[in-house]
Amino acid sequence: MTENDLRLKTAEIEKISHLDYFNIGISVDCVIFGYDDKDLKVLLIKSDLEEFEGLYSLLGDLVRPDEDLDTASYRILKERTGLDDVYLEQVHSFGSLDRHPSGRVITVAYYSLVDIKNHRLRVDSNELHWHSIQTIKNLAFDHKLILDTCSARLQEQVMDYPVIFNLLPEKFSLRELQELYEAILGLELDRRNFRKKIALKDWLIDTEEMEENVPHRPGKLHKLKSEYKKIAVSKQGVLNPV
Amino acid sequence: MTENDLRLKTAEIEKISHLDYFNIGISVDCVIFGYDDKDLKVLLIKSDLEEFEGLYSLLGDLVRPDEDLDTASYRILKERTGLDDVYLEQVHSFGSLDRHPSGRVITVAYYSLVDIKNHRLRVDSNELHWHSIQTIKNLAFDHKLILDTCSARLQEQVMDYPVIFNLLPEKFSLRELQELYEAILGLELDRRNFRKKIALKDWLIDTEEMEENVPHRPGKLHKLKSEYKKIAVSKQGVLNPV
DNA sequence: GCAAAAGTGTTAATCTTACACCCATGC
DNA sequence: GCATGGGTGTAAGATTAACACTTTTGC
Repeated sequence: MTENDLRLKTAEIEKISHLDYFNIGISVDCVIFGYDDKDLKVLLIKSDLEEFEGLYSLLGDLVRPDEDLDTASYRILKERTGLDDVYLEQVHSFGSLDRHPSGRVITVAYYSLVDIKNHRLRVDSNELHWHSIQTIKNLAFDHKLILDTCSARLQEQVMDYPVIFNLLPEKFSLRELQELYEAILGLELDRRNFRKKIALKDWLIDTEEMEENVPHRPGKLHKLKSEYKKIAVSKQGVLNPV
Repeated sequence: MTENDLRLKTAEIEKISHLDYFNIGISVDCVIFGYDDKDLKVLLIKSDLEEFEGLYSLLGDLVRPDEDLDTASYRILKERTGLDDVYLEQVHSFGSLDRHPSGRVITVAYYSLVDIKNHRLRVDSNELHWHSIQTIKNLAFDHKLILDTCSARLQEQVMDYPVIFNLLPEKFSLRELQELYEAILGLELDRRNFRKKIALKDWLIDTEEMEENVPHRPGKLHKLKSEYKKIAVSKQGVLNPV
């Protein structure tokens, strides 16, 4: 069930009928970022609303009466990607009167970082597809605005917090990491300065392994120190300062 | 009408009855910061809920079906303080299942910066009072968490964006400005370095006036350049980068 | 004249940027 | 042996931090 689909099951309506003076819908929308082919991508679904014929939208759903916001976005992510150990962070809420053609729906936007190559990820089914951030001109609802807001937030956080490792496989080379930074920041980085800066942050462990199957000299593989993994998402368990 | 008061007028229920499958309440809460007596303060009201006997809460209200989130928080601010030209910024949304004792209410938190001394501000009536941030141990609902989240956001923004001038009268001395920074950041700053840094940002105009009625050598009065005033609040009109 | 804050520069330390060469591997 | 990226250090420039004395005013 997506934000596009406003029906709620009868049982759920019963359970919350004592609150019938509450009449604004609330949803979460997830900007699910992935990284592949040296390109930052976002997971989109074809909109099934007439109003948005031919447009794609973010993955979202109404918040259920018995789940909190973080739980709702985790649920969407789990349902859509099969992953349940991903990075998720609330970014901003959007509540324009006309943002949803079927009625008043306020949405809380999250961004999420997943490893596209992760074998547990089942995406090809459904109508889900990864889209290059660069090429996205227009989305259903106000989802382009939401995407841009989340992209900006990601850019702000990327140099200060060890978040983007969630976009990479567990072990990666420094070249891969640098290319990812470049894709997110939209600029080229000096290799020596980049490596110095990363070394200074002390986020990584040098595994003793080397890249394989590269058509050039293989680089060392690194991984994120375990204390930086799975940084908490909610304000109850606030983002780790590093 | 505050978040504490969940009743909606009948006319409003009628208008939105076609959305009766939406059953979660949505409110906004405003962390209204002020500055007085070298101390950062927040505007609170005594909670009228039994559950929170003796506790204070932030100013908030349910979002009306015909207003967007920014409008709702402006309305609350206007109603409560009489001011309508204040700085307002959305910070985070909170949606724990048990955060409101009367039912499911998700709230969008804003912070706001106002000049306490502004003569238009009528606060003494009602049960509104300014409380020193330092001394607040516990608030109704999850409002202490909301306050802490907004204080942290304010701290993050204060050195990068010209926001805190909204806490000061139009004309102020550099000493007053430095004391305000110190109150927000919770640390002492070197006067010479502070003045150098502020000069570098080029936010201020040197009025030709001097402080009056100070028991020491008067300082020059400065004011914020007009292009930095009233920085926009919503994601539709995003925060000015400076 | 004393108390209080205004106003103002220099130096050292740190961080950031720019930049070039040899090395290991696959083909 | 050639193409590709791996791996490494240094010097100049920019930013930040530490620090003290003279001046102006109110009382």
